[in-house]
Amino acid sequence: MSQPQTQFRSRCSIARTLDVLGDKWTLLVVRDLMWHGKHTFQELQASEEHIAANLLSERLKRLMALGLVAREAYQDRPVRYRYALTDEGRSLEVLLLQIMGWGHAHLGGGLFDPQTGRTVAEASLGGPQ
Amino acid sequence: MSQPQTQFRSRCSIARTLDVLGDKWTLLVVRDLMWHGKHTFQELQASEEHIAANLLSERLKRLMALGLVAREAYQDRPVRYRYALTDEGRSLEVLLLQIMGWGHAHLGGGLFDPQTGRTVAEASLGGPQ
DNA sequence: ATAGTCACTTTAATTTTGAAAGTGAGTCGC
DNA sequence: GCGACTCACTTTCAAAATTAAAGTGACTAT
Repeated sequence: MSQPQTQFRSRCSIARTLDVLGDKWTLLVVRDLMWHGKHTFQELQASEEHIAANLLSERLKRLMALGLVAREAYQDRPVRYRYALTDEGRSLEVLLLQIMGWGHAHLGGGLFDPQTGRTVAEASLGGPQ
Repeated sequence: MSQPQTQFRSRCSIARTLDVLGDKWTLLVVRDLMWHGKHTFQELQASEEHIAANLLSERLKRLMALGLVAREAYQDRPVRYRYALTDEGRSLEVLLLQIMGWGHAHLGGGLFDPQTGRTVAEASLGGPQ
């Protein structure tokens, strides 16, 4: 039981990161925990993109298994949890900023400023030029 | 036919980037085009991670539709193509470097130096600590 | 008691993926 | 000319992931 449980496709760091974060939802959950003050299951589920409950549940489990997210009960009877990034989870911020920058420059998405908590540039309506 | 053909889930730049690049294979194709001198269908298919031919075909189409990759025939009868990143495609290098850095630090993957074309740090065998 | 909240889990249809085999246009060896 | 081979895909089909919706269990509020 003390063996590493995660098997990777290859030794490549990019492939390993994609094994773990390479889907359409995981980083959006991280984004909401990181910048948008969403910490309960309900808040995370209510984001703009509307992740399905089963996927959110599964993604939170994965992120917890990876040590990127931790939860604590904020209430007993019934138990309710608050999810938060760990220090390791917070290390994803640079990655998120880079992805946001690229999406802004190339796909016309909005630009959020974590310092002020405000959207600095509006998204364009269409897709890429 | 001049309408933007890509529909995004939301205005968020991160969500848009994930709409387009958020899967387990696309960025590996970009990696191979960017750094590993793989430019034919066959070379791309033969990478360490063994992408299936149908997925490679579909991913190349998507990357071309996005203007990140272009191909040119390097031979007629039969026509054979060489795929290469466009300038816009090359703009993904910083992203790739960031992802590699994170995967190295947190998942024990290898570190590749694009300047020298060499692996600077070996991957560890197991998963994350 | 009845309705509502929250954090999920279950179910079932649809979509995506993955592995393998197949296709078409040609080249090579003999 | 014939069979074997290469390359760049496409097709097929089973398995896995996603989606939307409904259901569950433990409570709280009226």
